[in-house]
Amino acid sequence: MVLKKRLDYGFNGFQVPFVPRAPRSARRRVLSKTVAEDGQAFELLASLAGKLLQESASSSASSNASEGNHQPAFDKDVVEQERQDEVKPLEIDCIHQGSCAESIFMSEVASENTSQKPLVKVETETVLERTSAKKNNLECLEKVEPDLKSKVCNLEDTFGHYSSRLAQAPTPQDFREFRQQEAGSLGIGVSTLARKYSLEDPLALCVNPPALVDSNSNVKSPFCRESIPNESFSRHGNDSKLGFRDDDENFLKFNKLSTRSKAFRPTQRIGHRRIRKLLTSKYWKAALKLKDCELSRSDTEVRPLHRKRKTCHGFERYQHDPLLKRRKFFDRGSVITSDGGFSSESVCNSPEKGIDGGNPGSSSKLHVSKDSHVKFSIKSFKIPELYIELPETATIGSLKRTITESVTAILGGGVRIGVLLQGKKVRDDNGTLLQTGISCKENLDTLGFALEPCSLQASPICVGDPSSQCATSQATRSPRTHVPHSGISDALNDSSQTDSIVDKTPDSRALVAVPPRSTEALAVVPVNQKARRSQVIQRRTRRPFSVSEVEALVHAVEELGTGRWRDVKLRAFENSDHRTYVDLKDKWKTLVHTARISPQQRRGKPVPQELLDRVLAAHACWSQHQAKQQGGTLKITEASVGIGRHNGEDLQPIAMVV
DNA sequence: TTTAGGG
DNA sequence: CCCTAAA
Repeated sequence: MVLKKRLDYGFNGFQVPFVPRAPRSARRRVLSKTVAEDGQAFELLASLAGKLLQESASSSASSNASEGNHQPAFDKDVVEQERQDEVKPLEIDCIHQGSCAESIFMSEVASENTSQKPLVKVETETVLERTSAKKNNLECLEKVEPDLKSKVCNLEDTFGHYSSRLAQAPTPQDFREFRQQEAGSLGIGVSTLARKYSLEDPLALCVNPPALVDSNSNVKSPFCRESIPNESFSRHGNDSKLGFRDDDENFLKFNKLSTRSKAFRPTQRIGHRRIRKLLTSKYWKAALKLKDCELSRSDTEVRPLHRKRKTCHGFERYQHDPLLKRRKFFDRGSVITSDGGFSSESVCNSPEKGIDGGNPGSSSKLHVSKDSHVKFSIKSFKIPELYIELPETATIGSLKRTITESVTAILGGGVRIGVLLQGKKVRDDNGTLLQTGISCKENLDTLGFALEPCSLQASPICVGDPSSQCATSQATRSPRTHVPHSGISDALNDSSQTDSIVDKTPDSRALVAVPPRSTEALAVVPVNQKARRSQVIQRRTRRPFSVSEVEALVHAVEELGTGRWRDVKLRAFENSDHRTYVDLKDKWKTLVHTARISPQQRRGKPVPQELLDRVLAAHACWSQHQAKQQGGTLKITEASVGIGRHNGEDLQPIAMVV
């Protein structure tokens, strides 16, 4: 194909080939993605998680009022310390929200001075709940540190300017010049102009820009404190700015293997992270208490899945869908629970004593009713241990984030339910309860359930009956259902959820809890998993373009035109893995639209009028350009001859129509 | 895979 | 942002 392209561009000058497109045929409107069948235990878990989110969200609302007053288990000093000297503005996790932090403690943090990377063992007791506190970091920040946020914004702007200066972004006058040249029909290509504004040494941006090293500022770039592979840095500075938002992203960026679109698929990311997480998971222990009345409650609105454009749709989905699924789940009558409480308190305070001691599984009760139905009361699930390795210099925030990612990675990868009877795993999925001995009250206290990672990497057992195995894959069946709010899904999307499971470093301990699958399972599982894996695709988190990003985009389009999004991507967003060329194209589309409507009609964070003007100018210019091309005769300016792909990527061929 | 457009 | 026809 390279050859073909070369022909396209090389022959007959460097004209951009115009390819008339056939009219888009009417597309089949296929109902996309059948909603997964219900049933399976994971739905139960998912619904519980959703419940946790709800509870936690509401409780956080109240706790927000007294900012900084509730930091139950976390050492306040530590937290304060972090806030003071380690501030990563948008990552200040809402420590005031929820009680998630309560159960997270570090046991071995400062144990070895010599160890550069102390092993942090994390009790994951309520780690599920942790997900809730990550909600909308921005909003959270706003509440907690309003000043800080404004500082960040200022920094962004400052930095944006700085970077644009570095990049010698054309001013509106410059682009007018560009247009005049074209309008003048003098045959002067824009190549020279393009060359003039071609980006300078990208490394320049890695040097601490003034704003970042301002000693008076609380905000420091976490990246400039360390040696950073310079070449990875963006040329446009927009990424630098993004670095403020999400250092995970940058960690990825600096270590990424691929810059291509493939990397955009979260599930395909096997990241090489700076933070190595060791997940030596046994079981997940999530204290859960189920309740009939809760599960069948109808006072909560249940909405069908539909896309909500605004207002943190992710969270909303997450809020509602578990209920939906929960209902489906129980409508099927797969599981009957006995009475029990289900609330955030019951979850948090569930003592769990004695469970860790002997019974490896969850605590559960078992009732046998007269009609030979076995009722389960699942108080808790055992959650596998998480081993997380972080450098000493890692922040508490990053620790939390890491834990969150680990947990969500496992959740995202799928969770199975393990059944343990008398401490032994029950592997025969085909056996009946009666046969297994779960129907006798004698086994009351020895029955346990465990959450087990069920990702592909975790080599799940999944023995036997396909319908009952891998309940976990429910997570993958209705992907959007279980995507939490933006914060968490950020972690999901951006920080290679899989690498916490698959850590290929030698000293890592992979998930070892789950024994290798039986041969019997081998024949069955792959098919099912493959089928289900296709539905694991999640909607990406919405990530509004920053001003500097828009600037970069406009700049690139001014140079490259509106039909070469891949080049735009490569040039201006190469280091922004989360921006695909489709994204850029889409953004341009909306920019054009935004520029055309009146300012009053515009929503979202305002784009500087100057940029919008440039958008319109460039769009008009290139549209005209295309139209002329379409017209037929095309002349290539002398300026563009010889500058083409043959000479590399830096300067793209720009053909001028006269 | 990339482009182009509709949703 | 997603989806997808077409190239």
